[in-house]
Amino acid sequence: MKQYNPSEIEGKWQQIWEEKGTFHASDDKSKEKYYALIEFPYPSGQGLHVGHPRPYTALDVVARKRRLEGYNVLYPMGWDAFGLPTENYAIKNKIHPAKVTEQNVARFKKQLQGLGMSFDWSREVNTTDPEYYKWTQWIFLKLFEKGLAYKKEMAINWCTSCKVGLANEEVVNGGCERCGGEVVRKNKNQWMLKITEYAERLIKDLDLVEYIDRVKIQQKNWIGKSEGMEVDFEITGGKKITVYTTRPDTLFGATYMVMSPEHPYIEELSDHIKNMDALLDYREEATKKSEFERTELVKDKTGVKIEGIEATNPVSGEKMPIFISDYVMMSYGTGAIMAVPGHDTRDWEFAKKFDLPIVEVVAGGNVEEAAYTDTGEGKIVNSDFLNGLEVKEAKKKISEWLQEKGLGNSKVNYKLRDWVFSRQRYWGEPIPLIHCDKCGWVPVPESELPIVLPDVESYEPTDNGESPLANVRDWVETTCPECGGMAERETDTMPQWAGSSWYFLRYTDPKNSGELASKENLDYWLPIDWYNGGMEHTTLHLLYSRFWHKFLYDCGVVPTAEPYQKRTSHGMILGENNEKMSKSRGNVVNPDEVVDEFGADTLRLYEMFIGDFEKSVPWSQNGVKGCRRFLDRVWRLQESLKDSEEVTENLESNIHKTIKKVSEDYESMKFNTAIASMMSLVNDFYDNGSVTKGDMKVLLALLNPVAPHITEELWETIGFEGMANETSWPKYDEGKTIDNVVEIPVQLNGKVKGQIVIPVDATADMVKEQFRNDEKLMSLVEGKNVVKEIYVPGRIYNIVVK
RNA sequence: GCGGAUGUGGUGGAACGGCAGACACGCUAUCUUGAGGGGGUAGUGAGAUAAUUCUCGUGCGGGUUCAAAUCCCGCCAUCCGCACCA
Repeated sequence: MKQYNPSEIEGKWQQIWEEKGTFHASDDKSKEKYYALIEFPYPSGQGLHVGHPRPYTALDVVARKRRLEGYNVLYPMGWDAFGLPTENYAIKNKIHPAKVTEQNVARFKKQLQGLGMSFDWSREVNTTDPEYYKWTQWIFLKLFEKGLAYKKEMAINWCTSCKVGLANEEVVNGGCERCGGEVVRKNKNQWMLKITEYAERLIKDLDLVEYIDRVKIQQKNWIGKSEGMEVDFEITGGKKITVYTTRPDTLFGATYMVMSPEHPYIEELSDHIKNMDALLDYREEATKKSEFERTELVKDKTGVKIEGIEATNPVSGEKMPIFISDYVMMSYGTGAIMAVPGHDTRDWEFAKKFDLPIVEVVAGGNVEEAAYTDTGEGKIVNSDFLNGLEVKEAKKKISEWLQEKGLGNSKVNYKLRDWVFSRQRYWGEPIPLIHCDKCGWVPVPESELPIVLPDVESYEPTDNGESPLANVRDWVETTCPECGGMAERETDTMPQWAGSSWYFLRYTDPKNSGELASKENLDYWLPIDWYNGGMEHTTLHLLYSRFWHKFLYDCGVVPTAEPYQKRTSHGMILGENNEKMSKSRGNVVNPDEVVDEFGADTLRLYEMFIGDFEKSVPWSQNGVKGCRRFLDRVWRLQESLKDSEEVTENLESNIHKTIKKVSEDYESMKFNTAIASMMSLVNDFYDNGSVTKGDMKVLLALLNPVAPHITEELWETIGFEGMANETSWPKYDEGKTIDNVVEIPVQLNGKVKGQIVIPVDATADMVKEQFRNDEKLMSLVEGKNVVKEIYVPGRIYNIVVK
């Protein structure tokens, strides 16, 4: 027998699969399809990281299992290659980002191929390919056409010394990551997408799909639907301030108002306001903070009272002071709130700091100690006609009252905000619009797509914050498609999210030049049956792509309302020191090294065995060794191989149990326990002293999805017909997985005192009988008063004594 | 701060209302003509005990139950996301 030498056999099988096109999805639509998808990677300069193969192997296991079950499987791969790091690298090293991308993609691809992933490489896509982003631009034009793209002034991070817009990530402790200079919020006209128009459907349609619970919950909370009221407050000067509240029942407890520092009323009321300077100073300070910082530093509330104006509580008629404070956001609700310090924690903290009155309007707490926010119990007090009502009833009554008087209206609000779609960057899809002084924003005619990124000298943004494209005058200057007059192209590019919002559609028909994908292919392949990705993509990528999909559904382009039927999520792989792997921490493990030393099958096996798939887990080199040891043991089973095609009798029950366990565990992502049960089976094989071909055939089929190379090799060596990837998934006989006789624990007051052996379907009487015949067990209850006996069939027998 | 999650031996984990620690790693002993990450066997939660056996043990504090790692309430700690990183 030869020694197990992965470097020899893995290359061999990878080549055979490649030559035979083993994993190409078929265009034969008569077969049942299965579409498995993992998030395509950003091809970074660092190459593959051991975190990448975790989800890839997991769905590779599913894809390979499905093929053995007879499905036509699509398991594709591509590159999400636009983005900031590539652009920054290009700027620094004066290399075209396309070149950088090409190199990185080549490296990633080589690494992935060495892992034996069953990707259909004939369908590879790349978001930076003009033939691909042609369709990204096309989708944008549809959005524009339907009125879902609009321009709006938005604040961006602006480095005052580099004079560039910065990503949030590039802002470190309020300073610029590159130069340490001051970062301010600067308003810029940006393209926005109206994702909020789909907010309701994005919540509701979660009922149509099988996402793991925490993904659904996180999406719902991110969209943040709340039902409340908009209420008008009269203020000095005859104007009205409209506030949004989810607690109209507490209206009598409103003792002051707070507006966002950016609220336009501050200008509009300047005639009445006596402390404009202080307000504007405060606004400027607030401008420097991001929204995150504004909500984060919540413990120490700041604000300024607006002198000269006051509001009137519409129900009590009381006069109320008005403040500005940065804990109120212009982007949520109406940018102004009624403050009810007795029943809102933030308002309470603010009121304590500014020594404002706190009125209790819901009984049940102590509003001097803390805000009482419980809405379950407690009756309304100090509220005139609402007194004595429950919160729920009071809400209803006050809202009817306000609507009757024309003082307020029911309103549904969402925390979700529209999507800022513009980037002042080079390495992204150009936004295919032309601005004409006469005709306004005009879409580029479809026939002119793609608008290809022009070559530029430098990839840095311009001094005034425009994208580098703004410097390419002969590209910018064009004619208006509508009136033929002089016009200019939009120089903003799209965010990286654009290309990743629809890539899964392209895989179904990646070379189509006339449509983003053919109708027949979309009809056949959609929806994606199983999509796995990181939890960190739950609120952005996953939501954005659902939004685009729904939009395309409305346009009649795609056949399903939802893109993904099932969504799961993997945990991160940490360094051996339990910290996140990063270059600076020096704890990065390169999969290439693992493959060189132990083989790709060992890496795959370890990635699946390492722990609970959904949890983050530290890497362990010793753990890798253990997995290699297991594969060595599987390899050496050849030594004790018997020629029989029959399954060994002693092993039969265990083999059926293992088939069942592995089949179920692969489906529910419990890869670690699936592997543990195969390890146990192999231990049994050794204990038995020999195995038959029949035993081996089952083991190899079960193990094939995780360790495809070694199983192909053994399949061939042993002389089974065809290839391991062509066999069919083993079936088990339920009857053979059930033991006739079981040993169950006997408990005394819940503590295990012994065991009895009974037939699996024994009755309670038979168990008692058995118990009485056991002297040792009987001695436990001697002289004691038996209060109760509990027998759970096949599980436990518990005696309660006093 | 808001939203989501996690906490079990020396380590990764298993069990998810019914024998806590499956399966691995590590370690200890031992065998194999053993020389530097080879293979086999036995042991391995902690404390007591000569063994039999007993007691304690799933972040902390309460509760429900015949029975709790698992369900409920309250803490603590850690991780992820927070809209221009991907």
